[in-house]
Amino acid sequence: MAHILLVEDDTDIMRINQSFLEKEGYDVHCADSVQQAAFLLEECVPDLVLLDVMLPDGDGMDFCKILRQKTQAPVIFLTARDENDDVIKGFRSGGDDYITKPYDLNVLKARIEAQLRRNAKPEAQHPRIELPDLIIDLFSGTAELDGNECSLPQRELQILYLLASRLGSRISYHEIYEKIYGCDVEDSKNTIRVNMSRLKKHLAMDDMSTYEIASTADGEYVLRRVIF
Amino acid sequence: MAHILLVEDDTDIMRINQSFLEKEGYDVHCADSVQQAAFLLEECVPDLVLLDVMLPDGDGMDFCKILRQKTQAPVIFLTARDENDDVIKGFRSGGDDYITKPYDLNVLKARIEAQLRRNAKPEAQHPRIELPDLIIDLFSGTAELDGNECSLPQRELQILYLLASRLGSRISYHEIYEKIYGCDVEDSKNTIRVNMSRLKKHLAMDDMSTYEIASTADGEYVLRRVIF
DNA sequence: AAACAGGATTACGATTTTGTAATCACGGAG
DNA sequence: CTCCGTGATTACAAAATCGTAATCCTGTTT
Repeated sequence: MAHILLVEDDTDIMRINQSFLEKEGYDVHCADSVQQAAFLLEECVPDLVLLDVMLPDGDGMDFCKILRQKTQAPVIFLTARDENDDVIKGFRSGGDDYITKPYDLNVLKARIEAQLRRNAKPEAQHPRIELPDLIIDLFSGTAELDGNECSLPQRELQILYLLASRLGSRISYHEIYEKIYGCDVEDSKNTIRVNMSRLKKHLAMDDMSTYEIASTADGEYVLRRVIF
Repeated sequence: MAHILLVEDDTDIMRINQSFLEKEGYDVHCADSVQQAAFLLEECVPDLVLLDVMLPDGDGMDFCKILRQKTQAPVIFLTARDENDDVIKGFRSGGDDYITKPYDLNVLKARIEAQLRRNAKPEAQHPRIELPDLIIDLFSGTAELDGNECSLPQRELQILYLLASRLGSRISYHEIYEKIYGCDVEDSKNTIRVNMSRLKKHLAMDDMSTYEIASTADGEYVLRRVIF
């Protein structure tokens, strides 16, 4: 369940909010000062922060800036001050919403849900190259050729990645080696050749495949889409 | 040096172009028909194609479409037909430039250079996560923390990548396992724990680091930026 | 034909990777 | 203080990775 960090120095308000939010199923951690809030931040990483602006030992907006260094969790300011300048200052300091007291608990709930929803991580898509019938995924270390997925060792994956990022253009083993090992060396040729061979075997790349790796006379390779 | 595929059925024009381009340092391959051009395409991958429109056994524009399946190399049409409709048709079929005969050889050269220049691959930047003092490179399989680069084994890199892509948010070992192995399993907890430990050791992550991996009571992990 | 050259593949073994299991560390309960 | 539970670390061994070197293959030259 979502963790909420509630920073509020008025004991009554804190109690009311805490019990309401816990009833709603949230995991609530309370602090009544900037210092205590900073301490709790070390204990538990919140998914959202409810932050009173005026606190005994400091300004909530200053705390907001500190907090932003640690987490991107949305911050909702709760305060009695409704001057436009205050609101603007709140957003400037990194806040995501601003609620003025007194407020309805169900409105609070709705705003919390909205923030959590909007902040929901867009399923981080892995970096990959997608060509027709060939997908290369650097995160999982796999390649899928003509529907057959297989996991590749690092070197082979690197080579395939380089070839695919230059589909239809030549690339020298010299350059491949440089890109993978950072520097060139005496017999890079053999090393690349061997791994190239392993790659083809792993991918089960044969005459039936929609891609082929061709090599030119002067030590260059090309990944090509085969047309029949 | 750049390879140019020259497709031209007029022998004289072909000769002139070929010798001129070779003098300019290009590696020129000639074909006098669609069929021969298709054959040469199997032999050598060009960096650029000079294509006559009217050929004895077919239309250059049709060949252009076939060619596009194999390579993204720029295509320059060479033709005596200067009707607007022809020009448009040329570009529609995937051409990158259109030169009408007769033309000046130096103009041809300039246009070739322009195409090759524009087609120059923007140095493909590797997929990476860059945070202040922490860089994760999936291609090279390395991570750099506070200036110290080290190569990480796949599992550790995957974990770090997931943590970093959610900097400051909790992620359960359960979810990490799912993301890496595709499915969850009985004792995913131990496996993740061990690799997490190895990761910290590899990164030399200690009290001095600007990042820390914290673990909560209920099997969740967080990558956090440490503020002093 | 034989010799040769150079790319492709295979063989080999040192090293690395990695899941499992054992051990350690430590805070809380009894 | 001891026992226990849980998380962190370490130990271990099976398996995978990967560079080097040997071998195979194929087309060309002598």
